[in-house]
Amino acid sequence: MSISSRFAVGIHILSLLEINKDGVNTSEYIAASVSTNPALIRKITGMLKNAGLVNVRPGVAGAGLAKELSEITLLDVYKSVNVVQDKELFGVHENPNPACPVGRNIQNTIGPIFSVAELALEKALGIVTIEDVVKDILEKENK
Amino acid sequence: MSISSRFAVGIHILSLLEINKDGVNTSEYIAASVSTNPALIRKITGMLKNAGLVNVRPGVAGAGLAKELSEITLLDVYKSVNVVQDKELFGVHENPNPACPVGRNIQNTIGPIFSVAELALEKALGIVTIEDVVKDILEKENK
DNA sequence: ATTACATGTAACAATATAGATTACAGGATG
DNA sequence: CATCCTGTAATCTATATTGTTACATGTAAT
Repeated sequence: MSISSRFAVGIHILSLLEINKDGVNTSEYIAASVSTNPALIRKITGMLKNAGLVNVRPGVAGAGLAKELSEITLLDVYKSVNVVQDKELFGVHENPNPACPVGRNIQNTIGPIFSVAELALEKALGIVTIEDVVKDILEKENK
Repeated sequence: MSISSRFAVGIHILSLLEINKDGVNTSEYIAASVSTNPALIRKITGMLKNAGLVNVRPGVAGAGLAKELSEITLLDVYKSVNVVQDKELFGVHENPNPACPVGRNIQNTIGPIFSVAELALEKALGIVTIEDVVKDILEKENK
């Protein structure tokens, strides 16, 4: 099991919008960089738009960033592309036996624990911005 | 997307082995508490056994804990049940375009970032033990 | 030894989700 | 109005999870 690559693709898209900001970033162009099809790019770009991260309009070729590079964290992207429903990173079995002391309490016991772990993950993602990603890419390019 | 409930079921099993340590914990009995079928329980119990967390023998009814309660962390369980391959919590798109500055660097750039986030998650799981879980269950019972 | 019962494991179906692909309606611009 | 692009839905394939059944293997008691 892995978290959907929509998250990684979202980061890819935003980085590309910055690095190719002087070009026209059509879904076809982006798809060629990601190595997928334009429809998927339009879908993900739409999610990023709903989150206020990119500007893109029906009928008009090209997308662009809607916020400063340094103001977009990976957590923003993560939340945008709906790879994990809120508080549902960890799956929990349904209908444990209410006649058993463990069965009737397990969900309420592990729920908060899972939340803490999930928040730790999100905190780590919240520290990194697209600016960091772009800088790292450009740094790797100049070697 | 959610991480397989095998993880939650594994925690359930270990907690039950402790709380019902004076009984005979057959796969059928455990399955009734979890509300699933015995075959799945035997599969997960087998994983926990491979990780050295439980004792269980072919032909002999009942399983038991192989380590002290306080020495089993949720991270141990998490690793045992193979819900996430190592370093693969986050899926990354394959074959990005090597002719594009972003495409040829994105994997190496986000890989380490994803690792940090994954380690943050694992660290949070490593802090909690089955003893903590059992105590919480019993505490909830006594209310 | 034979019987009874439990575990280990494989096979199969059912379900859910991701991703690829195709198609087309709707919007924008020259 | 002709063209191009985005938005979106439908379909298909592949994969993973979970449920279910079946059976070989192992253990212990009679």
